[in-house]
Amino acid sequence: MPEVDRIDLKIIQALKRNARISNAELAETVGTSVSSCWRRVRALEDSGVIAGYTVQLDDKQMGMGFQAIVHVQLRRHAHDDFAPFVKAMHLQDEIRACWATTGQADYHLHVVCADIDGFNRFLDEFLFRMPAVASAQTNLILRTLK
Amino acid sequence: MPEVDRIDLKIIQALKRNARISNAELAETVGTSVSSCWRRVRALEDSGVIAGYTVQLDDKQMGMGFQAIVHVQLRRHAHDDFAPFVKAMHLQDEIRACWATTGQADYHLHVVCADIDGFNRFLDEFLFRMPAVASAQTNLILRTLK
DNA sequence: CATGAAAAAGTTCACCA
DNA sequence: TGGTGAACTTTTTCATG
Repeated sequence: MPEVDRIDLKIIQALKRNARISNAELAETVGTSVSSCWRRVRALEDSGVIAGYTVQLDDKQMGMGFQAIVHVQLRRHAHDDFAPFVKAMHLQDEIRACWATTGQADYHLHVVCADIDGFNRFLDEFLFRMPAVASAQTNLILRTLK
Repeated sequence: MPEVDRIDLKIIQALKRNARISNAELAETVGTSVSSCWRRVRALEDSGVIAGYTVQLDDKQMGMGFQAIVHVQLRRHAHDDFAPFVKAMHLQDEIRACWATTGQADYHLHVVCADIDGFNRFLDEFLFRMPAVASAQTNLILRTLK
């Protein structure tokens, strides 16, 4: 289990806000020397606590103004159709997150599309064409608080 | 509306995979000159398509092995309690995402805790103590596909 | 007016006290 | 652990198509 202390947590907080901050500025922010800070970041990367760095995109700026939570039920005994379902989840760009869950739905998807027409195409031409999918319910996202 | 062409999309794809790639390598990957690539990244940042850069953390490595989707209903006419609710969503570290949605639930939360005890504390000591919250249902996350 | 090359400023990362 | 500096990267400037 990798040890993560108070300073490591401060480093993580700062990198969450801006992953492209320079090491000198990061050291200043968390109150440690440049060398020590650099070694800590390295250690967090090596231990796997930091899995990587990514870009935050503004979906609206990219013309992706429609979001929804889709609750999906799979067909029982659809074992042969399951692997293609998993693969498709990964390939489909509109699907931002896919979780297997307890409860009424087997899967919760976070879906991002250009508009309601795009979402309609996503359902008709992709989701309901998957042999593994039995049914799905949609909750539109009105506002993203976080 | 900012123009985003094929090369911009390639840049975005590459930065999604690794936001800390050097500009020279990025230019090589997308097949353009270093200067041109740098100006494109700048333009994507300035236009707001790129909102920022962040770190991807491995929750399990950090001892956060429990995840759930929580469906929250607010009390009607709880107008005075709403602003504190929004603020609390932002402050609470366990809450990774919070969406206002249509349907039975008013809000969908993605929650990450250490274990089921931590989640129990999250519900008892935080969520059910919010005056704005009327009720909540939980779906445990069994597996994250994406 | 956009592009690329190249100089100037700043950053990373291995090494040593 | 903290400081130093060579290698590398970013960002500005300038000449060219």
